Amino acid sequence: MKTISRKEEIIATATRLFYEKGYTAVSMRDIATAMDIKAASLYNHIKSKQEILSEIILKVAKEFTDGMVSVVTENTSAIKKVEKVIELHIDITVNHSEALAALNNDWMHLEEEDLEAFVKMREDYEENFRIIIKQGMDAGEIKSYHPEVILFSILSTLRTLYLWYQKRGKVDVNILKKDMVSVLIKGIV
Amino acid sequence: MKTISRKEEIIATATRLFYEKGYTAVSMRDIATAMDIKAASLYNHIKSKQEILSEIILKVAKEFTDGMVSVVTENTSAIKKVEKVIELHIDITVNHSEALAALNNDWMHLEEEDLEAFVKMREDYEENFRIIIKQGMDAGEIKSYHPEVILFSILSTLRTLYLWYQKRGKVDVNILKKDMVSVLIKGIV
DNA sequence: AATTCTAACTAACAAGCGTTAGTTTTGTTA
DNA sequence: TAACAAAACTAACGCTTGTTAGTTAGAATT
Repeated sequence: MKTISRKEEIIATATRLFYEKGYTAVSMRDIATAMDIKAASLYNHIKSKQEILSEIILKVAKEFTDGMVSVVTENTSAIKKVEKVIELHIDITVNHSEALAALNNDWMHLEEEDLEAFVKMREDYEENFRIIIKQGMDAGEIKSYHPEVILFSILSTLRTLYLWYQKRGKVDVNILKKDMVSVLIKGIV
Repeated sequence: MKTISRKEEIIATATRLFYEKGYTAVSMRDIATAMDIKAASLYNHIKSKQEILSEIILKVAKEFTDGMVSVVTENTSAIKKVEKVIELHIDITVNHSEALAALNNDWMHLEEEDLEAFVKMREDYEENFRIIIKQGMDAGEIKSYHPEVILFSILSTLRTLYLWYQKRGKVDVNILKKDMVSVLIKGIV
């Protein structure tokens, strides 16, 4: 039986508060108050505020990295790979929507090795996506626009999905995947 | 001859720092140091830190609102209007890329009337975009996916354009407009 | 030459920050 | 019931925060 530890409760609470106000605007006292304890008590379970941020961000970042690696090494068409990447983002968004706020907006407040690790993961991720798009252009599956425009059009939409997935009535995941794939790949006309 | 006032210099400096680290992570002493003066001297020119944030955000928000109103009242096809909206975003991004960081990430730190005004402008903007898309669906110009998926796919890309316009070698604005319109409207296949 | 304006300065404030040390309460196991 | 571990507590630390008050130096205007 997997019970959730006190540390995980702290991280969950912090994730929600960071989502609402951002890392620097949330104090340790804010997190403690939300849990009905005193700030000092948090330190029985975590090492520092920085550790909370790094656990939130790096855990999700690893999911992206692992997912992307498994997609990029598949032996399928580029378009199929793009579809898989879209589905990967939707799955992670559905499961960790609040953590994505910290990942998108507060990664620059990571320190030293954590910051370096994150930046590297992000660059590798983008590079893998770029490779997929170029593969698709070489194969004639994808139109030859400026690859960066395609890359960031799709990636921007996927990265900010967390902002409206929550409030728009949590539409069914499979319908969402189908529509997103259509809109992002086939356009709207 | 239009010289820039000391107040405008403060806002320009703050805009750059907010872009790099976010509103709450930048102190008045940070802003002052970047201008080679003391923090207290800033208050000869501005009322509060909050005033700086609100000037940065609301000025750009008004540009979006005005631009959208002028597009939505045009007597053209829905697709043409979507094109105009894309071009509007690109123009504003090119001219105010750093201010868009505050608008996107720090609007929740606005207070009272400023916060209310911003939220209202943002909702109205989205609603106008929604109307354009529905008009396009009714006229058979735009495919009948879930309108929200189309709305936020396009809007997400446009809203985060500021993040990569800067580092990707400032590609020519007209080429950027042409490619973005193609990718966002006609898709990538 | 006297006045006003602009824009900087020093010094300080009350409040909040992340964090540590040491102690007490609570619940479980021997 | 005694011992132990988990998790809370109080109190305080040094530092940073946004901001105010009062003053001064130099430039522009009268």
